[in-house]
Amino acid sequence: MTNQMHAARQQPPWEAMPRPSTVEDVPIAVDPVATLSRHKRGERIRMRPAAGESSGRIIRGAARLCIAPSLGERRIIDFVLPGDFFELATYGQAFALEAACDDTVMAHYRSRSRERLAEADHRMAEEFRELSMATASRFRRQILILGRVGAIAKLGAFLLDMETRLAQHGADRVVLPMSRYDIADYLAMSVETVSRCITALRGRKMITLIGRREFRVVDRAALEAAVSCLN
Amino acid sequence: MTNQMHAARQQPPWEAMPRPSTVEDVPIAVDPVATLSRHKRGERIRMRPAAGESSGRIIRGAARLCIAPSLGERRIIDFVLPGDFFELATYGQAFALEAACDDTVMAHYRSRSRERLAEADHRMAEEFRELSMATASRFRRQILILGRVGAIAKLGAFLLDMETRLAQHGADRVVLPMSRYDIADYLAMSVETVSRCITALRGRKMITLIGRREFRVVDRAALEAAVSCLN
DNA sequence: CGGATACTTGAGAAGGGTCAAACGTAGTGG
DNA sequence: CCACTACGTTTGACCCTTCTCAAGTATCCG
Repeated sequence: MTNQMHAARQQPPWEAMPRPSTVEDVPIAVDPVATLSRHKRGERIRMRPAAGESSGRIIRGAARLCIAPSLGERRIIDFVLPGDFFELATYGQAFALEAACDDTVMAHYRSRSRERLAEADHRMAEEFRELSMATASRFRRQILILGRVGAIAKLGAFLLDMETRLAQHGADRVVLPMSRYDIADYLAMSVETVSRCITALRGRKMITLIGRREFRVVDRAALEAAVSCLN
Repeated sequence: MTNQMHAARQQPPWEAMPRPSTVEDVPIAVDPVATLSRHKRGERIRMRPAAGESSGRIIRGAARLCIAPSLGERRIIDFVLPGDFFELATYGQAFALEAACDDTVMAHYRSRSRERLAEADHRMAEEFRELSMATASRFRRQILILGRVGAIAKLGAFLLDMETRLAQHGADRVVLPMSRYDIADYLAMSVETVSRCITALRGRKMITLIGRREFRVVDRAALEAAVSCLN
């Protein structure tokens, strides 16, 4: 369904983009429906409602949705991962979308084009409905994660969620696109606790780490038990 | 906009319902568009997708959205308050809607009627869009509440949210429709901490209590400061 | 009046935050 | 190429917040 939006393209357009080059914040026109933009870590991803662009989708990398930093507090309320849909209207203007890692690519869609597509093709309209649903589902899951008591339960739930959302076909290894600080902000806990919990999960042989950002779930039953556990 | 759905009715239909009587779980037909159901505290509110009913709205009282109690854990992931829209499809089947207090009334809408309405009247379609938005907004606010660190910040944010959502025209007193236990489940903290925090907020003269369930914000600036505080 | 439920308050224990330091890695400039 | 720096990550020590257990009070309902 991701591919349907770029139908009739053998090579995805973002693959053609130069990887190790300077970053252009200005979207590049590649399609009558979507424009792409590349961002490096920490860079703000701006939508251009003036240009009719009101929604988008992450193609590569990851984006974090932050509240505007008031009083020094920084809060991440959502991670937008490859394939996830992002609708500007779902959020107020008090939020900012930022690239969570280098080489993040986002496709921007024009609302008028979308509406025209939806009107012309009922299947398209249905897909857009499903995308909105998927966004709601993401919210729900985050509430379930945040609602857990105990740092290990929260982090375990987060890792399981990431595994589900970042799953590549067949591969059981997951590369986290965000830093420990981002995870800490997202889960409303301190970086140190995040680090300690990862160490604890590794010590209990529930996960293994490859490098710093890559992990693998080795004892799913135990991990799910730790997540469900109230303590 | 609530009234528009029951247009051309002087007396709201739920006012005509007998207040202190036995509870009937089976919805009562009162309108070609909506049927009403009354529930007492703790009772499950069932939608009837088989009858084409897939969405509803709380008219009086309050409902809590719980996850199915697995392994003894009970979790409330949302409160649906008067005026709030509830769409069955937004949630999986692992969730249950329950009345949070006695005399809770819900209006059930048939999806087919809704679609017909939306097709016939563009303004209606727009309103339904806004309702979906409002649901998303609810999720966002809950994430912001849950993401706060510190029990007082969480509870303060919750009370401010309740004040906004339950505000009657002009009245500054707010009657909480749910128990401390429900609040505790919702905020992922213990009942005792909820109670202590309310006492603390009262001691700091930020709120006053009338009875057990009714409160009033007397020092909004201080309360908002306590909510924003990271500690 | 008695029982059940909801709420409050207290004391002790544990979990997580804060402060601090060390380590690894990447990027920079000489 | 190698310091040098900046940043992300990990670990330790200590203390504060919150949970748990427990008891007491209040309120509602039979």
